[in-house]
Amino acid sequence: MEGQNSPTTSSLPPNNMTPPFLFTPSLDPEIDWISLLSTAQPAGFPSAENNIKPIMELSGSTNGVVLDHEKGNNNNNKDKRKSGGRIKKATRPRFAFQTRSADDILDDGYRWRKYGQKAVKNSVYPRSYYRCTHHTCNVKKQVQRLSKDTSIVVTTYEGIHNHPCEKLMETLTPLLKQMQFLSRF
DNA sequence: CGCTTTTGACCCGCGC
DNA sequence: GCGCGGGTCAAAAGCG
Repeated sequence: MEGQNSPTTSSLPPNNMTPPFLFTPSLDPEIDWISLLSTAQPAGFPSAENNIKPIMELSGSTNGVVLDHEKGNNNNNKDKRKSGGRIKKATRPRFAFQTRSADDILDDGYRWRKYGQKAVKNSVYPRSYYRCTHHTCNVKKQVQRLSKDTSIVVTTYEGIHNHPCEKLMETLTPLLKQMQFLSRF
């Protein structure tokens, strides 16, 4: 699937992505664009909608700590596979939340490439592993459907996007321009 | 034709 | 040390 399958279910509203720290239980038609467009923000944002709710903050870290020792960095290992450069105790920000959707993948505006799928214990559904396709961005996420409640999908984001969301920018640019224009009066 | 998904193998941490 | 469970790699297949 290239990118994102838009949720075909009519019950699913468009994801208005709000960083977890801005999460408000009530609906907020006013989106914090500044936070949204900032390049340093958590990878995943729970929507303020009912059917997307954060379940836990798995771990946090002082941002700015770039931890990319997994790709081409330590190739000097005698390891034959790159997985030797596994992240040890890297404290990357992780955030998990549940979505009630028929689709496993929700369109969060970023492009993801699937790189693995594993059957997990205590669940009849496999867990899928995705990675952000942006070159300099190694944000990952895993998606798993609950075997208990098959209508719920647990999405775990790991890392911070170091680039703006193209899709978002595409959508927002004309809006922002118009806002700028209007604010002059 | 380039990018994504699939899928089995590989790797590693952890508990016993 | 061994086995299990989970995370990742990478070749091949799939798709627009």
